[in-house]
Amino acid sequence: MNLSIAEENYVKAIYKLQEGDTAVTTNALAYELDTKPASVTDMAKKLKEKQLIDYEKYKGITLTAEGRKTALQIVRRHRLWECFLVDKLAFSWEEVHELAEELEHVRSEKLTNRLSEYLGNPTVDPHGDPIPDAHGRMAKPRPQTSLDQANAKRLVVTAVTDQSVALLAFLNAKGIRLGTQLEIVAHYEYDNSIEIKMKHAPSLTISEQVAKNIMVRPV
Amino acid sequence: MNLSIAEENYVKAIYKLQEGDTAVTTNALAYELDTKPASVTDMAKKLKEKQLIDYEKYKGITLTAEGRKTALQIVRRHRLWECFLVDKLAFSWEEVHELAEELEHVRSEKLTNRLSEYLGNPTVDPHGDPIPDAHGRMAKPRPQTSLDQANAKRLVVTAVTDQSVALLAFLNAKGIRLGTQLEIVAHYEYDNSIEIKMKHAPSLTISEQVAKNIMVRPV
DNA sequence: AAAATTATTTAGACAAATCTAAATAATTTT
DNA sequence: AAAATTATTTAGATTTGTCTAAATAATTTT
Ligand SMILES: [Mn+2]
Ligand SMILES: [Mn+2]
Ligand SMILES: [Mn+2]
Ligand SMILES: [Mn+2]
Repeated sequence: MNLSIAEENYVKAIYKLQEGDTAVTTNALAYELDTKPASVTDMAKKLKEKQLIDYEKYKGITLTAEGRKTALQIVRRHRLWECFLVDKLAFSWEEVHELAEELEHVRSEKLTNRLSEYLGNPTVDPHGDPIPDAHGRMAKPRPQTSLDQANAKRLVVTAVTDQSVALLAFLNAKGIRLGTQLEIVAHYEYDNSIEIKMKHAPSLTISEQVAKNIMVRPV
Repeated sequence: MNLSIAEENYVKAIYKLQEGDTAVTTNALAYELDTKPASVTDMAKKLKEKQLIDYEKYKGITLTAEGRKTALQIVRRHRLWECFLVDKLAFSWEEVHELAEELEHVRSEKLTNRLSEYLGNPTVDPHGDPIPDAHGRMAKPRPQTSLDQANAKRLVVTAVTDQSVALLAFLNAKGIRLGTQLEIVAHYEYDNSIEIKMKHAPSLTISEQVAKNIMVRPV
């Protein structure tokens, strides 16, 4: 199956939006891909033809087993390139998504596997997302909660769910990265902001919106 | 100037075919890009519009200063990725061209420059071709001749001009690579074949066709 | 200098990926 | 259960990059 870059981007986006087995809607996919619903309908017909998705008019889209396999390969390449850029070329975590968005389309299993090996077969990318292995299997992520819901006091940052440049840059500015250890000092009921304390730094207060997008686990 | 992948491939091919200031013909370019002359004519109009080439009907194609600059950037990316694949991911020199053909289209100066730095700012690629620097300047290659025209006896291999998988695989099989030192043992006038001797190996005889595509310089 | 050949361009078509505007289906509100 | 709203699809265009077949220009042969 030889897919175009556009087709690969659709398959990946469907994978991302398809939580469990809920069908992905035309509008949601159009929004995710920054395109128009009419374009999504056109592409849905093509991807159905190629047996990568199940699709019936007005019923939404789900990946077939084949489509899921394809999506996992693309996600694997994307996340490995992100690791490469951060670990080897010293890019910052907010810079790599855009570049990986292009690098992920170089389809070569040999390249992908060599890259993985070169990086030490990493299991998570710079944003804490798991990397599928060559067979599409992902390590089950260790249990984690968003910082606003954490009840343990001493925590370690394991992932970031909103990966916008804006949030990542904010976290950089505050010295918060993957692996950062912190303690919850206080919850403020007024706006659900949270005061946290990291080693060797004064405590700081972050908004609920930020806290919701930081995943943590008890240390 | 935002170029498509197709446009980049054209610009690079024109650069490759344009020796000195001879205009590139429609047919030659079509052959190089494995497409049809009619398609080349269409694209020539577009690239002229974008001021990357000079082009008049029936008069052939030459790059403008802007076009040459663009071409050098693409060549730089291509050759740096080839170095990466060989030096870091242990690919063989005959495998990398095809992959670099895709990787070269990821346009990011920051990525390109970081990659170059990471590789130790190499000045030649795995085939002995010079790599333009960030300003498009290439180290003037040290004087070299093809093996069939060499007169010195003790030589070192500096580049390969035909970079087909077939020739590169042949050279692998015979243990000939960049930096290999060899002596010319004999020229056979019958078919212009050449007998060479490398250290720690019995001498071997190579055809004129092979010799023509190996560049050497006195050791 | 004609005639023949080769090179190049033009005309018209097609597939991929997208769009807008209009039509239709599904869902929600009243 | 109508009416109103929202979601989705269809119809018809557009752009990019390509093609084939026919026309024209340039070059070579006779
Ligand atoms: Mn992408
Ligand atoms: Mn990521
Ligand atoms: Mn290319
Ligand atoms: Mn090369």
